[in-house]
Amino acid sequence: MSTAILEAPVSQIQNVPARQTMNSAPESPLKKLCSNCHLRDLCLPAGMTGSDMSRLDGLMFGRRKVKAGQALYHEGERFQFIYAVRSGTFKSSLTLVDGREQVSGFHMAGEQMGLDGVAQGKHASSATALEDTEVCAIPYAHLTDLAEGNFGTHVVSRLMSREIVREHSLMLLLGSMNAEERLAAFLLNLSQRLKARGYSASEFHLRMSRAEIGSYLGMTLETVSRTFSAFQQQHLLEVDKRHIRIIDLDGLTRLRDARALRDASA
Amino acid sequence: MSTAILEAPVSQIQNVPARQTMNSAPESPLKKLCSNCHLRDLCLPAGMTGSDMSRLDGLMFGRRKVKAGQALYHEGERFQFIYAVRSGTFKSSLTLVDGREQVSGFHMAGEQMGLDGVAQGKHASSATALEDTEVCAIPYAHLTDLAEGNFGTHVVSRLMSREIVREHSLMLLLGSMNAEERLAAFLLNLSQRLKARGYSASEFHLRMSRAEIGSYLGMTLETVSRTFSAFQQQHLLEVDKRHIRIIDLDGLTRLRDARALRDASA
DNA sequence: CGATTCCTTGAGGCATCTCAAGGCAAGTGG
DNA sequence: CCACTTGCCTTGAGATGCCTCAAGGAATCG
Repeated sequence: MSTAILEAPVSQIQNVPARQTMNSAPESPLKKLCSNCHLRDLCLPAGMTGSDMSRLDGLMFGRRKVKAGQALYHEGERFQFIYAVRSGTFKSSLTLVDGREQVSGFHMAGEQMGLDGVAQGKHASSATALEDTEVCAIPYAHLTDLAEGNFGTHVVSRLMSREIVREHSLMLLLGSMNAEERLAAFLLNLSQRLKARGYSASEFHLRMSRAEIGSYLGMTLETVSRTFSAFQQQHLLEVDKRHIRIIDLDGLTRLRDARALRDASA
Repeated sequence: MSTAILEAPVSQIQNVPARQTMNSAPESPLKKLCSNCHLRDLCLPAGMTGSDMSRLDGLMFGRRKVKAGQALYHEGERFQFIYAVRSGTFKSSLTLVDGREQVSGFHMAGEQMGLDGVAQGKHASSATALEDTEVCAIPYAHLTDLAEGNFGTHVVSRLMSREIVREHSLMLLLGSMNAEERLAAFLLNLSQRLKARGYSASEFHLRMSRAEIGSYLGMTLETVSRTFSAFQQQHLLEVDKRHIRIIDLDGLTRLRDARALRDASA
């Protein structure tokens, strides 16, 4: 069974906030300012003015490390924090009635998780670290309490709206693309996000398994694997297990958009 | 060509707010209070306390009628309003590169549209009336300006989070259900929403075409049609064009959950 | 070293798509 | 008032893309 990791006791996973509050120094190493963060242009503070930025700094978010395979939060757990990824990669997933998991997203540095919990006050999905990670825990209540003027509103709302738009495009992918188009779209999306973070856009290491990619893209792990092989044969990629080198970015892009362009000319 | 309607000039569609401001009476028939609205338990004010409710009443949202086939807003248009459906049915859709449309949702009385516009300040999808409709136009800026305490934040955020959760379940449907399960899920969802609005849960009229259902559910219109026929043969439904009568609600529910239950026992 | 996990590849089957034809209802014009 | 068009739906037949089942290899771990 591969579920052992998912069943790690909640108490063990959630003991980190306590540790933070025990740090006596007012400016603990675990609480840092957004304005100093190397992710400030990608994360919450993106596009913020000076006054909003200092307000954000006033919140002093706590940090928390999550080891590979451990959960940051579980579906159904009480919603208190929004999390911003500092380092490493997470997956979000839902557990279906039958126990299978459906992956609903992958999250890397500067991206936020947990926004789906606002509606019900409980997390609607689980977040699991795919490698050793660090996050900022942002108390949702602080963010809303801080809604003098329209600071908090805008931060949260913009993040959420972005999430809605992201899910739109995933629906689009699931609803109207075939296996090759889906995997191409996935890889191009990864590539672009890595590039925005200063990593190579053409060569990277996948943090997730074929099964997780398949779940996310709505196909079986075998089809993911076969499609990787097909891309390799078409000289679009070099694939070695989870190491990916994009050889023909344009070709991959054309492939992703192939159906659209073909149909448009019809 | 069937696109004539979609190409109706924007200016024509958007002249209603002007009409509203020309009504001189402070309590114009086009501006009504949320607290009096027959949809108050389903719409924005759902679950609100007295003070929040009166704050909401202070906003006095304008109304606007949209005829069948006309757009309420278009993808890319400047985002100013959130809309709450008062009567009738809308579809939300994205236009793909090739001109095809991808339907991303259907909206009925008490439901909100337009939240995907917050992220970019532009609408990320279009909303088109499937029959003659009426909406409340809620200026987004008013909602956020009004964020003293945490009133506005909560309203908008809860709506958005709900939207995220809704899209989760659609992704799940698109990623892991077959044609019969998808259509069953769709019909059961409609049935439930109609019931919540005081209509019959077992007999209703579809406002959308087979093609629109297919686009929403990620299948072709032919498969939608065939699946309707199959349901009829299984004595789950009676189908006459767009008129649907659910004969066996439990059977339909079992069918929707079939895969999950089967796999769970495995 | 055996057990386990993850990945790849093959073969066959099936669900869904594609293409095509025809029916029905409503609207339109002669 | 009838012929014709148009939009929407249904159904069939054939093609195909993806899934399922199965086997085996490679890397990792205790």
